[in-house]
Amino acid sequence: MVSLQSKIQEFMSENIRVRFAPSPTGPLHIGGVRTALYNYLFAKKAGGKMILRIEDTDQTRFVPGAEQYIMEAFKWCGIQFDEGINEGGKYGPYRQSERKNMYADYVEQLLKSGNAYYAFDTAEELDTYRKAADTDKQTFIYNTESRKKLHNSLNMSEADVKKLIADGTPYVVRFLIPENTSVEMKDLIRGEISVKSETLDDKVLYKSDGMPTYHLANIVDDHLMKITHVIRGEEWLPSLPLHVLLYQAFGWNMPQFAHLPLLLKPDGNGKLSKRDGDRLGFPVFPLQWKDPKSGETSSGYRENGYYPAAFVNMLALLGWNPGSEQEIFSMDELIEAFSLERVGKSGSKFDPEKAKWFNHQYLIKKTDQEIAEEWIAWLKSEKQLEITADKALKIVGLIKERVQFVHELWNEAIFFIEAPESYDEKVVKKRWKAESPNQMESLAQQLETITDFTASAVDEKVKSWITDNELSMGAVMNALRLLLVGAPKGPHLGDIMEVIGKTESLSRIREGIHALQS
RNA sequence: GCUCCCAUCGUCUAGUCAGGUCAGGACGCCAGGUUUUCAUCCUGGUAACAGGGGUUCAAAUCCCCUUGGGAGUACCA
Repeated sequence: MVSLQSKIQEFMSENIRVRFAPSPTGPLHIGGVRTALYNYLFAKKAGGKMILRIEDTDQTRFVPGAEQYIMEAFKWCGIQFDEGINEGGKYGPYRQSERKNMYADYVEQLLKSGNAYYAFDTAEELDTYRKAADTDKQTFIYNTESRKKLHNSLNMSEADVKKLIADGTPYVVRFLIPENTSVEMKDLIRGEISVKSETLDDKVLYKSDGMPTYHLANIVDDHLMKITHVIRGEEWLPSLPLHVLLYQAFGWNMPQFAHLPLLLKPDGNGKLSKRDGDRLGFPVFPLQWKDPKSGETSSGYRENGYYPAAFVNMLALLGWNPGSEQEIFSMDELIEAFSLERVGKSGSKFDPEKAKWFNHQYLIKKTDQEIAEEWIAWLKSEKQLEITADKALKIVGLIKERVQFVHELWNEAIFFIEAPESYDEKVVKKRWKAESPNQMESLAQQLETITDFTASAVDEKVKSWITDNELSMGAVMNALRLLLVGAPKGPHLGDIMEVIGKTESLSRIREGIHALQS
């Protein structure tokens, strides 16, 4: 039995439509990934649709490869779009440059209804006004007051306007902010917001190159694509009044808005930027990116060894919390738990340490088998080294707890693969005594008698030898570790010897004795 | 400067909307325990309601001011 109420709810939620609308000007910042993630979680939870729209209205900022980067990044993260430049959909095209001719009609509509006007001020002129205002510690804004003295259709006869346009004079179309009103807005995260219209400026809607600006294209497309919820970064909050006014001018229903708090630098203040990553040594991009112009490479979470699930999990908890003490969430669990009400209002400083911790959690959750396979692949590509699956499995089982990333296994496992090339001086000083060479040789002879060289057999032999000779465990084991490992680290010695085998163990002991003699 | 937003441990945060548990958890850090070393692990500890005023029997929680922080202020998104 399905109740009417749940049917209504189902009907409503099927119509939930959200979009992520990046500009293809470079790699996607992790803040952008988080915004997309929240959109995705919100949509999936509601059974709605997630749309990818490319906002490429600024032809001068186009960066080759950026679009591909964005899609690859989301694929890696496990964020799937229902509609977009790749997926298609009945509200396309999903690239604004391909919608170019659709915007002119809407501009015309605004012009006719008196909500917009032509402006002929050149970029240079405006620049001069801004600079002049700046020296007076003022801000130049194109608004109620200043527009009366500027070069626009509000101050001209219709005939003059027509002539200028006919002559090919470059112009833009500006939105006419209404005078003396208060714009009332509602944000799902912040609540009611109110702004006086005279503090707003007459933003350009249509550029002289025939392309719409973000503001116009965004409203038109969100309307045409039937977007129900606009979830975007807080940097857009100051333009919300304009957008609200635009919807009103068109006479359209507004989507609901949610402005997400920003991701901040780990230290100091300010928005997280690419520079911070370089400076503090952590990636700010999901994937590695090579700038086609400068050739400069920026590191990515994927290339740094993060698991996509760990990355997504970490990002989700930065600004949102489930209200419980659970910290590890699969994508499905995130979808289930997510709600906009539990998104915080204040910015979050990004903590690289916690990011690593998340990866560690995901790593130790995997089976030894899975990690071993990843490590074998890593060894092959990074070290041109092949080891058997059996050996890799054993090593991984012994040391996985100590690493946060697969690539870190190497440092913890090198002694399983190579004999020590040097011996830690501090340990030599503390643990290598005059009697050590004879003791170790005697122990080696004992180990030589073991036929089945397993960890337990080795342990047993070593222990009985220590007891028989009335020696201390600490002194013997540490000296032995010095010969086998070369440093005061690593797992249980019996395990190490089993993995490297009898021949190698004995050879290391004897070579070590020899090396430490001189 | 102006407009808007925000404010709990070093960091992420619970608690704020419907005032009333020693302000809870996690990361980090420190100490102890386990161990043949290191790491893990276990136990414990460190540490916060920005300040001031109000309202109230009672304020982290509601109101105001101050301070601090952030964003925006383009023919960029």
